[in-house]
Amino acid sequence: MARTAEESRFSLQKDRMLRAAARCFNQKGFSGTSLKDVAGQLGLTDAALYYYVRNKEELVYLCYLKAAELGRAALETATAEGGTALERIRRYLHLHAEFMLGEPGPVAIMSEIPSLKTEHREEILRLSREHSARFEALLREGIDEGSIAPCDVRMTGNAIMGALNWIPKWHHGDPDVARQVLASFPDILSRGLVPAGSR
Amino acid sequence: MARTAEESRFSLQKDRMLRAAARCFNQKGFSGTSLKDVAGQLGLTDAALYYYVRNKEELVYLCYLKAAELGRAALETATAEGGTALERIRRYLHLHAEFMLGEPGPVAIMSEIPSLKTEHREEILRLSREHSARFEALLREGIDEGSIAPCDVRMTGNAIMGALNWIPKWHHGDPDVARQVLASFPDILSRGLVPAGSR
DNA sequence: CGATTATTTTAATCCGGATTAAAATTTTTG
DNA sequence: CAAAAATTTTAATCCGGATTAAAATAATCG
Repeated sequence: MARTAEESRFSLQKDRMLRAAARCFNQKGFSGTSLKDVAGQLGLTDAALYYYVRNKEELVYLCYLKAAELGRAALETATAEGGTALERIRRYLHLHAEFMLGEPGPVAIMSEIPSLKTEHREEILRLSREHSARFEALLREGIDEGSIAPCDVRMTGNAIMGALNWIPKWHHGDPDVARQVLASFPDILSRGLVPAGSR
Repeated sequence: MARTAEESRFSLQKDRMLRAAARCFNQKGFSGTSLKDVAGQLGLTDAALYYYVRNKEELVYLCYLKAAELGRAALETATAEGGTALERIRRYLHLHAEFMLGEPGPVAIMSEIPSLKTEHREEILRLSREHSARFEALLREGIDEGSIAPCDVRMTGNAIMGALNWIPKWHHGDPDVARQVLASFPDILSRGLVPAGSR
């Protein structure tokens, strides 16, 4: 039996749905997008969405979950290859910027976290904290090995994350701009980390 | 007649209202806050808000307008005193962070811009662009005078703004953290700007 | 104080979008 | 192909929160 095929048909549609939702939430804001808007992009009726998702809240939640996962994956990929902590961070900056420039990026702003149901909200916040913690650990590692200048890792992490996460606010899909971002952000965000001596 | 007194009574209430609204939008998200929530904080009925504002859209708009104005004022104050461009930028970083840590800051995220009416949306976006432009001009000035290392001013400005504007996302009112931010952000965000020679 | 203006409340209305249930259609499977 | 499962639609319902109008209360002024 085509178990995998069935599975994937459902999952693929669901994924299309999430991407459509992310696009809408970004363009029109959360309160500004109706389920009809999202369904429209898929050539479906609003009611059809309920086959994939319990309600609108779950739709946002899944978008946020996916954004969190993509961020996590970027950090993991960047650190997997080795090199100094500074080098790994620079790879991460590039990967994360890349993801923020893409489709689901905008939803990463996660402005509607407060209106998620408690359980979902806590999960998203937990994932977010875990991500920050991993990044800060990487900074600490760099400081220990000397590839990064001593600093307040918490605050430095927050600053860098902010710069990355803010990208969707001013990037509106122009591929030229996207290229500029990828070319400049790793430098901009890591230059301040380099110890005074090793310039 | 006590024209000024009347004026100020109205304005003061209106200002209280905006602060209450900002607090709500931040804590509960835009779609999550009803006019009743905002009115409740003021000991009023929801209908009373309509004496001060045409509708909910105008309420958000005014919050955004105020946030934009505070940002503008921070930059103006910081640049008024003179010094090298780098020094002025560092003063600005401190002032802007200070404002982001305060009451109306959180609304500065401005996630509901898409659902503003065209006229309001365009005004807010214009103010935002003007602010960026002024900051970039300051960067350019620093590069010319040599207090700042050559860089892509557009991207550098975006990165710094992002780091600042993201503050409300992770700052939740703890005054200790606020102190840490003010102590570290100007350094963190300006260290990367300093030319390699003048460390 | 009486009158006028400012502010707020009460009590409806209104409305769009979320949600649901049942029916119709399409796809899969044996 | 027929039956079963999966997917989507149609057609209501439902509901909370925005908005409004008129009335009530409070403040101010001459």
